[in-house]
Amino acid sequence: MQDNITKLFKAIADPTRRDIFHALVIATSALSITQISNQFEMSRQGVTKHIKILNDAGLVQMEEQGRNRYCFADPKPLKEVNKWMQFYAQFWDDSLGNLESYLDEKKV
Amino acid sequence: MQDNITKLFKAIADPTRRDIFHALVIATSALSITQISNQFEMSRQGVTKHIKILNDAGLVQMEEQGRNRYCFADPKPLKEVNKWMQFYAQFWDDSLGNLESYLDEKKV
DNA sequence: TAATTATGCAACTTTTTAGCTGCATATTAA
DNA sequence: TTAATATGCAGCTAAAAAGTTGCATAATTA
Repeated sequence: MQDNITKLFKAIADPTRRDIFHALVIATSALSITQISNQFEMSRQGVTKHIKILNDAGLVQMEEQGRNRYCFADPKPLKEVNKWMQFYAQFWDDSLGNLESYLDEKKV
Repeated sequence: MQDNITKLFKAIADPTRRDIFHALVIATSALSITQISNQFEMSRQGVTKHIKILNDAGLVQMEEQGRNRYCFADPKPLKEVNKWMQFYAQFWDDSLGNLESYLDEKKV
């Protein structure tokens, strides 16, 4: 199986899933599968699959109520992504220059 | 074609590509394709494909020198990913509680 | 010049992903 | 109780992704 961080990255790598996630984050209430599907020009089952992937990544949680399954966003796992990025953030501003200078030094 | 942010997310969604990117970031000099390939149990062409995807996403830059093609990491595009995440960061700590309360309010 | 090295390009296979339709089932409303 | 609604599950297709091998070519080194 894939590790959690890879699941997370893959979950947000798909534009439709980012849209679904966004819709849930800004929603003023939890939304049922059908309510979410209505916002997308895609079959309910297609949307359901995306939600399942988001759920596996921990970005969407669900609660069943009768025949409805309400979904809501949980952005917490994105902290992991943020952590991953923070390491590289230290290279954002000067890295290219540094690395290019490595190149120059290197020219064997 | 895919938009830039999707290219970026997809580029870092693959564990091998994250490893290649990481190797380039921490390298003390730019590395040739062969040098990079030697660090992975994968064919050179496989690695080349990954590098091409990283390059399309802007995360890896290259400079040709004779028969060698030196690669170096450019973490700058990750700023875009960071920007995407900052929007959701505001929901990190209390979001789940809030959304669950929405759920409670909602129960029709 | 001849051999070696670094690379790109093309073609191919396998696996994964994104999406669909159809059907069954449980819950709710008329 | 009958009809409508919300959903899950299974199976299918098509496209994208990950990886391979083989061959050609340009640059170095012996």
